This record gives sequence, structure tokens and C-alpha cells, in this order.
Amino acid sequence: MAEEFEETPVKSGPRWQRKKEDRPQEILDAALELFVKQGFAATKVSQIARKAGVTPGTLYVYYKNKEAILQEVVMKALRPVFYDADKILGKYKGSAVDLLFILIEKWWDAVGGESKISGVPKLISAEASNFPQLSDFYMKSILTPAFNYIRLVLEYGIRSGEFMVKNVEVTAYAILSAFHGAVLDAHTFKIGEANGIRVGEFRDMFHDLIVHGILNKK
Amino acid sequence: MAEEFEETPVKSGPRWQRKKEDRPQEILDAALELFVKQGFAATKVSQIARKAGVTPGTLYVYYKNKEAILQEVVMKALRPVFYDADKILGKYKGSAVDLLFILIEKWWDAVGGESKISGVPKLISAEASNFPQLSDFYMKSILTPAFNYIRLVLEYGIRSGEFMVKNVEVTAYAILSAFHGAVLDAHTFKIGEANGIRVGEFRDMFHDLIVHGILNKK
Amino acid sequence: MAEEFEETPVKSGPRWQRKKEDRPQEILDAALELFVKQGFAATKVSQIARKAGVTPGTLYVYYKNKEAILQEVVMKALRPVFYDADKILGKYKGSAVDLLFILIEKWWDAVGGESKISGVPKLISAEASNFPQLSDFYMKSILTPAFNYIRLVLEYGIRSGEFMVKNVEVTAYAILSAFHGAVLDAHTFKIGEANGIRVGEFRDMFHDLIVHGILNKK
Amino acid sequence: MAEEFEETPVKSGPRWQRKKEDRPQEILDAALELFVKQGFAATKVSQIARKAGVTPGTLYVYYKNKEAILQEVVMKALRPVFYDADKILGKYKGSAVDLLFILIEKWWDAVGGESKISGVPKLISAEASNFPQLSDFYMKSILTPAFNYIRLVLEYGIRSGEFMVKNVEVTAYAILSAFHGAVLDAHTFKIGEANGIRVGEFRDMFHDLIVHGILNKK
DNA sequence: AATGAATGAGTTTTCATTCAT
DNA sequence: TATGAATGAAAACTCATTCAT
Repeated sequence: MAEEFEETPVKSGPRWQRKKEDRPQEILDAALELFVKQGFAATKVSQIARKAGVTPGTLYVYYKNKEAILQEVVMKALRPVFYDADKILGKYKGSAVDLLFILIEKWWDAVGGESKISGVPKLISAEASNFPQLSDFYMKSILTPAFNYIRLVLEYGIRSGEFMVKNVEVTAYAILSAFHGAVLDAHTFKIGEANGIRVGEFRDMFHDLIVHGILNKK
Repeated sequence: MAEEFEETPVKSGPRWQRKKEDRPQEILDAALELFVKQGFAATKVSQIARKAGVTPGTLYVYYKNKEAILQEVVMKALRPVFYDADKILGKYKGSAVDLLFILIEKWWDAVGGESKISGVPKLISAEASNFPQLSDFYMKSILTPAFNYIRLVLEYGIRSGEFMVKNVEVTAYAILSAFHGAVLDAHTFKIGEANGIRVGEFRDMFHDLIVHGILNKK
Repeated sequence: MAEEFEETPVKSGPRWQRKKEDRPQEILDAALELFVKQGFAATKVSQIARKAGVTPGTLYVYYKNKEAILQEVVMKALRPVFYDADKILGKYKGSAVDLLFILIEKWWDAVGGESKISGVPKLISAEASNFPQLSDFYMKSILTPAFNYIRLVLEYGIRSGEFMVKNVEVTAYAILSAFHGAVLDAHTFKIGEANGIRVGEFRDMFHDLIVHGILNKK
Repeated sequence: MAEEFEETPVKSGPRWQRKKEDRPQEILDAALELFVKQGFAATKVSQIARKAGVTPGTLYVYYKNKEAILQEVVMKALRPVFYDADKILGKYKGSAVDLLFILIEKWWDAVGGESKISGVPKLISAEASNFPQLSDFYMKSILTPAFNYIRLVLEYGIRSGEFMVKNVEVTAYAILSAFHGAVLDAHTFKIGEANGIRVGEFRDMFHDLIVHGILNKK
């Protein structure tokens, strides 16, 4: 088992100098970070409390139990990312290549590398079988919309003659799966970093790979 | 009496008909499946025992403790996949596109969809921060060799004039990351299935995507 | 947010319309009702507060702690019922049967069905071993006087030739025990209600039973 | 709060010298005694364990949680007392007075003074509103049969001309209520004892009281 | 006087591990 | 070897009580 760790409290000022309205969010922030890093079961309530700068009892003032914290963490984190897809796609007139880039960029900004919620997909993936509701929710509100978005982009590109795709469904799935998996993966294995590859570079290259492939067209 | 969870034993034949030499492997099989599905902390020793068709005490005849089972599960599962890369690459004379396909096929067969160990990457990903040794081991014996393999394939293709790649390192990383992530992801979210996409289809499309991209070259 | 139990406040008017002198009594009323229904340990201070229309902190303005509330509830409820027995008995000249009826009626009005404190005997019975003082107090100020009262009534009836009793002590005990137990019981099991028996009916029949028995005297 | 107490373990021999089959019953015995004395909420799991001569963890080997112990305690204790009433009544030819005595004796032996389960009615009464199932179960399997039994006895006596009763239902209720309450009460307030009244004496007098009343029939 | 968020001491519950058989 | 009842250390959870406002 990994050795015991000292958790730096997120907030360390005297308790009463901190606004009480912040308490729930402070707890969720602490919980999210620990759940993503260690998993739900391996994260102790006392760890969350320490990181949030409160005592364990306080968690139960705001949340029914540990599981309720998990639910809240996920629900709050997953503000629908693609709900305005139609709006964007409806009036779009530019190149399909650019549209795909916008999509990837959007996704990246939402759940990608830097954002606070970038770990949520990993968390959900790990707990999917223990908490199926989370997985269902993620599927419904994130993955399926994303899949549809990609498909629409591909169809747009095909109509405009820019793209050439054998099977739209499978290709959309391959793109989604690859990118989503990569983001998820990035949280754990940082081969890139080990090889000095910067995040933005990766995103661009990913876009490039999908668009051009690696084949040399003389 | 306190109730317990239901768990289908992996082996259900009468105990005395099973060879006692199989015991350790049966335990590892049961443990792997449960660890992958539920995570290490959420998997109870009694569950492993039940699934392996033994009692909790027996686990401790073969393994020091629960963590030792995890270690053994991972170590046994990760028989190096790429150690013969040099051999294959050394004498290869064919097309780079085919070589890439061989690589993907090989990986797929090793840790992909059907194989018993296909869940190990997910397991390691989930427990990476709790058991850094596992992550290190995986990195060293799987991911880095895979990364190098891809790089070699790309360089081979570039030398032969087949491939056209801006940045070999980043591209290799993008390919690895995408494919690895997709495999990992596949364990949890089955959008593909939901859309009726078969596994082989996905693998082929993935290869195609990397090779050709989606751009229409008149 | 952690959910809480529903509890209808005893007082629901705006706080500022209620006199602050009533506060302590409102707290006791709320506590009595909950203690009787749920028991001391199972009743939460926050429940009492909600029912009394105040916040938990307020309880501690008036009472040292939860136990002090119990003490006060019981002490206030048990205004001696029989302290004027001597007075009544001293000058009584009528029939013993009627005197017994008066006694039963008196008891009934004091701790019987309708009164607010009718649950106190049950409460004391339940908490007797946790709070022996309560039991002692009840014994001393209620049961023993009642026992003596009954005995005096019986002796009065015997002297007047109205009653025929083998053993005054035991009979007095049987009467007390039966009636007290019935009242206590009535709080929980309402077989009577289930069979459409009204409270007054029960009290009269009880008196009749004691006086005449069920034997047919041609 | 009542001071801390030392619980004498029911069994004190070395654990392995005691039969493991006894464990569940030992736990129930300990729990019953404590629940009756202190109430459910005021009884600590650790107390039950100590009294049963095991550690708290052991309780959870046999029972899901504290509440399950309560359920089991009650269910096991309440073996139907009156289910053979019809048999007895069907062929009975003797005096109704005697039949009533048999009934009272039977009840007394089952849940009365000495028996191990004599505290169960009190326990159920105290926890009725916290655990309505218990109350319902008691009502259905004990009180209602008892009520019907008494009614049948009364009707038998009326038919035979032995009894003279104004209202059978109400009288039956009065008898049940009085006797049941008295038994229940006896667990807490021992006025009788304080006055040197023996248990058997009380039971007989109770029977006498019901049958003859206290009125002097010259 | 009144508040109610936060506490922390205590309780319930879990479960990896042991050990007599 | 194998067992599985029992353990005990640790975790989750409860809630009477406090105290800054």
C-alpha cells in the first residue's frame, strides 16, 4: 500500500475567516482531487476533510454520506459541454477541417488537460461498475452528444467534399474513442512528458493525424 | 444471518476434482476480474475467495496479503509484448502500412478486447497513484517499448518514402495515446456497442484513420 | 445537502409573534411528545428544537443538556394527583362503589387517554433503568399514593359492608396494576380502536368489571 | 445519564471451548436482556458483544446490523402462544371460570414474570413507533389471538349461564388490556414487591377479581 | 436571547487477517 | 493444505454540545 501522506489543506486560514457559503464547494474540490487520484474506496473521508480544512463531521453537515459526495462531485463537474452544438453547426459556413479543430479544442478546454474537471472521466471510468448511475449519466450527457457532434462534423465535411470517409459511424467512434481515451489516459501515464512533448503540441498533432493520416501523398 | 453478495465462482466443479496446483492461478484469475471491474479497494478478499472457489483463509496460504495478490496479478499478466520488436523489425522488408497494421493487431491480440488481461491497463491506470510500482513497471515494460516500436515503424515508413510525418515523436505519442486510451476506454464505455459497431471493425477503421486520415485527396 | 426528517412544529406562527416567556414550555411540550413516542435516546435534540420552532442552540439557553430536559419534562408533568386523597376520603359519606368510580375518573383525567401527560408513565417505564431517579420519583409521588388511595377505598367499602375482599393489599395491587398497565398500554397497542371501542366505554367497563366481576349472580 | 456499568459476560470460558453453534443465540440472549432494560437506542453494540462474550465484530458475522438483531430477538421470542386455542376450546366441557384460569395461566407462563421473553412486550411497546413492523407483528400474532381467545371464553361462559356480561367486546378488551398492561408494567414498577406481594398471588387475585369483582353479594 | 455551522467524542460498521482445528 | 469463525484496527457515521456572531 502506498505510504501515508500529509495532505496540504486547500484553505488554511482560521475557519471563521472563511465564508461558510464556500464550505460545500471546498469539500467537493478536495473530494474530486482525491477521488481522481486514489479512487472512491481508497479515499478516506478524513482525507477529504483534512484537505478541505474541516473535520470529518462537517462533511455530514452538507452531504448525507461519502457516496453523496461522489454523486455531487460528478454532477456538478459535468456541465453539458455540447448542448450548443446545433447552434454552432447550424450557421457554420467555413471549412470542415477547421470545424473539427474547433470541436477538439472545445472538448480539450472542457475536460482536457488543465481544467479542474479533467479527472472526472477517469473517475467515472474507474467507478462505472460500482456506481452505474454515474456511467449512465456521463454516457447520456457527454459521450453520446460528443459522438453525434463528431458525426455531424464528418457529414458536413463529406457534403462539402472536404472529407472522404468509408463509414461515418465507425469513423466517428474511432475519433471519439481515441481522443477520449487519450485524455483519460493522460491522467495516468505521461509518456509524452517523459519525452518532452507539450500538451498543446499533442492536441494539434492529434488533429493533424486525423485529418491527414501519415500516408505520404506525393 | 448477515447476507452476502452473489458471485459466480469461476470454477464450480467439486473441489476435489480440481488439481491443487491450479489453486494459485484460480485465485489470480478471480482477483484480476474483480480488481478490474471494481477496483482494488472495493474488492473484498472474501469475494475473490468465493469466485476462486476457496475460503478466505486459503488466499493467505498462497499470498502474503491482498496487495501481494494485486502485484502478482499484474506481474503475471504483463508478459512483455514487444520484446521481439527488434527481431521483427530487423528483417522486415514489406510495406510500412502493413507493418503498422501488424503492430496494431499484435497489441490488440495481447491486451485488446477479448484477452483475459485486457483489463490490466485499466486496473493499473486506476491504481497508479496508490501503487506507483505497478505504474512504473507498466511504463517500463509495456508503454515505452510500444512507443519505441511505433517510432521505429514510422521511421521505417519515412525512410521508405511511404509515410510523411511532421514530428515523429509527437506523432508516435499521438498514435500510442489514442490507441491505448481507446482500448482502456473500451472497458467502460461501450458507445460502439450501443451503435452496433463491432470490435474488429473498429480496429481496422482505427488503422485506416491513422494511415489515410479523413481528408479527401481528389 | 444532507436531508433531515420532517417534523411538524408545535407552534408554527412567526417567531416574533410568540412570547419569549413561552419558549421553555414550548420546548418541554415538544420534548415530551417526542420522548414518549420515540424514547429518550432515539429523540434527537434537533428534532425537539424543530418541533418547538427554535434552533438547537436555543435549547441550551434554557436547559443544561438533553437529560435536564427529560428531568424537567417529567417533574413538571407529575403534579401530584393524590395529595388531596385524605381530604376527599376524610369527609366522604357516600357509596364505596361511587368512590371507586371517582378515583378511577380522577386518575383517568390526570394521566389517562386525552391529557398531555398521558404518555409520561410510558416514558418513565421505558427509561426507568437508564434514569432511576425518574422511576423513584414516580413511585413515590404517584404509584404509592395511588396504591394507598385504593387500599383506603377498599377498606372503606369493607367497613361499610359494600365490598367483600379476601386480601386488601393484593387486591389493591391488582386493581392498580391492571388499570395503570392498561393506561400505559393504551399508548401503544390500540386493539380497542381496532375493534371500535371508545375510551369512555373502556373506563366504565373497567370499573364495572372490578366491581361486579363477570360471574352471573342469579 | 446513568453511570457506566460493568456487564458480566454470560459466558466466560475460553472462546474456543464454547460451541460455535451457540454464538447466535448467545448474542440474542444478551441483546434481549439489554434491549428490554435500556431500550434499543440506548443499548450499545459493544455492550451486547461484551455480555455475549465476543467482540463487536462478531455480531456482524451473524447479523447485518443492530436493527437486524432487534428483529431476530423479537421474532424468535414470539412463538405464537394461542394458535392452539381452537383445539382447547373445541372440546372443552368444564366450567368457564376454570377455562379463564387456564387462559391466564397459559399467558402468564408464556410471557409472564419468570420466562426469558417476559420483557418482549415491554420492548415492543417502547419501540413500537420506531419499528412499526414489530408492533404489527406483535398485534397480529399475540394480541389479536389473545383478544379472540378471551372473547370465546366469555361467550362460552355466557352460553353455559356461568357469566353475565354487558358487552362482550368491551369486557374482553378490558380484561386483556388490564392483564397485558399489568404484565408489562410489572417489569418496571414493582409496587407489589415493595409491599411483599408474590407473583402467583397476584395472578390468582387477578383471576378472582375478574370473576367475582369486589362487590359483596350477601 | 437566539442562532446554526462546526466540532469531536463516541458509536456503528467493515473487512483483511489470523489461528485453532 | 485448507478452513472459516473470530478478531481488532480502522473507517464511516452520528449528534449533543459549543461558540462566534
